[in-house]
Amino acid sequence: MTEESTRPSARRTELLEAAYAYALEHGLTDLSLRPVAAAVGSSPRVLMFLFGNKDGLVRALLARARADEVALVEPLRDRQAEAIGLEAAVERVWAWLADPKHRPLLRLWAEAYARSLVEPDGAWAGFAEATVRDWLGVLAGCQPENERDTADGVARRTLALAVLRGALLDLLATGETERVGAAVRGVTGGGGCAGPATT
Amino acid sequence: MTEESTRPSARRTELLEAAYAYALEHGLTDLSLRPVAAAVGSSPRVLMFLFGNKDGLVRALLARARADEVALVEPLRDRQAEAIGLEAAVERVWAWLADPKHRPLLRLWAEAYARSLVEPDGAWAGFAEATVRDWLGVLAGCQPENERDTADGVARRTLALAVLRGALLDLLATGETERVGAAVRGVTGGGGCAGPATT
DNA sequence: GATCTACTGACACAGTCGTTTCAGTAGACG
DNA sequence: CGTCTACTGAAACGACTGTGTCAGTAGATC
Repeated sequence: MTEESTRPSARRTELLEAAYAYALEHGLTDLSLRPVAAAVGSSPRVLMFLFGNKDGLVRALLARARADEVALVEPLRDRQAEAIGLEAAVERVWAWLADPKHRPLLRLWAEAYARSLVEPDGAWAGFAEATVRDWLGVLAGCQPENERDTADGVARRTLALAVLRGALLDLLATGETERVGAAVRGVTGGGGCAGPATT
Repeated sequence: MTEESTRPSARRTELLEAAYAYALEHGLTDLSLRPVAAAVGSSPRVLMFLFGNKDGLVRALLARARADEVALVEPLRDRQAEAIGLEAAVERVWAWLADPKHRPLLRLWAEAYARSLVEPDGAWAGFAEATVRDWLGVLAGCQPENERDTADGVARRTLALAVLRGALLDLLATGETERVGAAVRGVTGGGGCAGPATT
């Protein structure tokens, strides 16, 4: 049997987990097989065998990162999600995004997002657009049903997503949790009418 | 004289301009001297001579990209900027961001931003944080003076920046100008109270 | 003409990249 | 025992990387 496609196996997931930890620290952009192989206690030969390709490894790492995202999304999807409302959903998601524990993952996310914008082929293909669709879907599930399909409803959740991501970009660059958090809180109902208003 | 630091010269800016056009198309991440030299009709030797370094070239390209940004910022800074107000400023900036002509530049911006988050040393150092400060400063200049220094004022312009950047990320990934534009318009006063509200 | 500056071409260096080839080893199963 | 599967080590391939070395050339200035 040729070693073409990736295969699920105990050893594979074990090495993937170790490589994921490495990627969270060093990023995905200039990832190369020899260093990661050394870091996970293996060899380039084995990575090629288990993942078929360097692209295969990167794809697996992206999928692994996505699994961490799903762990966040799940509690919003389940239960009576529509009872939550967009505001509460934004607040919950922001609490997760602002947690310093999740910063490496979010840096990785930003890296993958930007990369997939610049180089729309290869392992990164469609990553950015896929996450937009994902999150818009989740946020839609938090809206009341009568709003969900209106043009206004679409605009509202698009805006909610934009606020979360823009705030995330700010936080990742400056680390100023309070200032950015106050901005997000301001849009979720911190005090009356939201948005940047004129006086 | 040693060829250590970069030098201003006619030939240098000429090649920089050509390299900038190349970078807008191909991105900065996997930029390498030989391809860009071939694209601009030169040689790696000359690029080394004029920019001292590959890092020097990248730094020059980032600075060049920033010059394009300044061209946007300038009209907001000049004149009676404080008379504009945050809402109007957001609308103006968004019109610029949404212009398909500027998309290559904005992709480049996203790339540089993410990269500087992952690899805070080298040519990319501080790029992300610097742009946050820049823009917050510009937006502060658009706020009325009595609001500018209040905690609420800081939160408002932080939010405005977040909306713009989050919307930009969405737009770059999906290209859906209408949906994203409607979201931004919703926060600037498109219709009553902004922000994602519950019903 | 001599000299100096700005720029350039050709080429080599050492290193890293992804990938391949060949040759294994350990364990399960017949 | 033999055989099959899963995994691994060592070494090499050609391509590409940033950078350095040496030798130029065109034009201005004295």
